[in-house]
Amino acid sequence: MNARFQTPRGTEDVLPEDQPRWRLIEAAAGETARLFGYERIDTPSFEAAALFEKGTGDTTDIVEKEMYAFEDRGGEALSLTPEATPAICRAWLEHGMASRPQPVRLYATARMFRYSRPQLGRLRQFTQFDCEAIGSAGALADAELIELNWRLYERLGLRDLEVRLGSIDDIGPRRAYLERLRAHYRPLRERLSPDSQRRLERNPLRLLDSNDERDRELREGAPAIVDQLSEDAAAHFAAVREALDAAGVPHVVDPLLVRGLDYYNRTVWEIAPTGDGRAQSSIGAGGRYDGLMETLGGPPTPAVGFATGLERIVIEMKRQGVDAPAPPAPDAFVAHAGEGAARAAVRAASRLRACGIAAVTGEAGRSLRAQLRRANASGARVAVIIGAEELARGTAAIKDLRGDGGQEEAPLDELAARIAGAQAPPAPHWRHG
RNA sequence: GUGGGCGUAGCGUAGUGGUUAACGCGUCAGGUUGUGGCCCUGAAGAUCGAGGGUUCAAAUCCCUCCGUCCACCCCA
Repeated sequence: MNARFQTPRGTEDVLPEDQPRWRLIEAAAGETARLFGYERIDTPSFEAAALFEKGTGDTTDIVEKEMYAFEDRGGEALSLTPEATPAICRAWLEHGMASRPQPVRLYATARMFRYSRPQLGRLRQFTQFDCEAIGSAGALADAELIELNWRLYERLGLRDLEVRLGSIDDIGPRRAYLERLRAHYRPLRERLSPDSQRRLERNPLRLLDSNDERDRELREGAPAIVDQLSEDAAAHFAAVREALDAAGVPHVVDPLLVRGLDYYNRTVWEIAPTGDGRAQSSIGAGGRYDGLMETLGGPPTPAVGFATGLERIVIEMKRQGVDAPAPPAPDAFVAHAGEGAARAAVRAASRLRACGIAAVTGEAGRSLRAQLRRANASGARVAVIIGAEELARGTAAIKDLRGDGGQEEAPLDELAARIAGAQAPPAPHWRHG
């Protein structure tokens, strides 16, 4: 078994038994997006590496140590997409979407790639549903995205989730705040955890949500950013909360909420199961990023968006016992035995399918009994049996697998009509032009 | 990137130094000269994650690697 291939570390196969959940989530995501007026966009699986170095921020962990960056054979510096937002902004710029009605509302469902140590709900290749409203500075846009994110989970039947909301102000005021924060901690530096000593200069916001006992004690008296917002950011934050109340989306303000990406300003949020202590339990998160478009060389353009991980949604659905409907079983199972019967079976199955009846054929060479066992296990409504006798008469036996197993004989060219019985006539799937 | 737990047929498990590694589910076949479900019988399927070491003897003890899970870090 050692020589066998396996999925690369941090990747997974989505097997047929998990597909119904995935399809349900994708459909729910698309439908929720539609209800809010978001249009789908697909961007490539790789982009110029510099897009993320600039956009995501070259001091973030994502860029510093998690990017699948490589040079292609022509020497282009590329990277597999670690997150969707910069890619969608790039598309907005590249296709002149500034001249579309603003804001431009876009969504995408795509694979993302980050080289990190795998854990439950954290893979190296994972799938995100991502929504962005580009070109709107208003608080209503923030609330709209949060509501969209929330309604998706609601639609999927997820319960016991919580919207945690915060604001990290605009760049200028935040700098001033960070200085005040550093001023609080500098005298205590020696007593901080080693991680936090590093964070002090680099990313002081992180000091506040550290889980280390030592850091928690020293947090006493540290200023919280949501309490010291600039006038504009405070008004914006209040307006977001008001709009959420109007929409009926419950939320709690989390003064310690911090997002890791450089480009966020003002509103940030995450949605996670209530009381789940797992580190990577948040299933969706987003924020406003008014400075990103400029960073990427575009005109100043306010924007807000979020991403949610499909793998994490699947985990949460399983945890909560939320199932998805299985795809319907085939309608008919065509069993056959004897010389020439295989040919008739292929033809019969083919005709049934042309009438919209899902038909599966039995394995040639297997006993009728084996084939009927298969038929039963497949969940098919009826078995069509073609043996030497039927073949000679140009007929087939139709056996009811749901009831007591009664059967009737029908001419081969009447099979579809007999089997269709009460079921609705098939819709045409295609049409010649 | 740091620290720790775990890794036995497709899946779930038993076996913790000593004969051909066991059981359940699943798969395949038979019990009906052409008829499913339940039941019965049988078969296939595992170099016990990989490599190395200790030992007369290793699934079992040790080391390395791989994978996975957990806690950090970070994040969807």
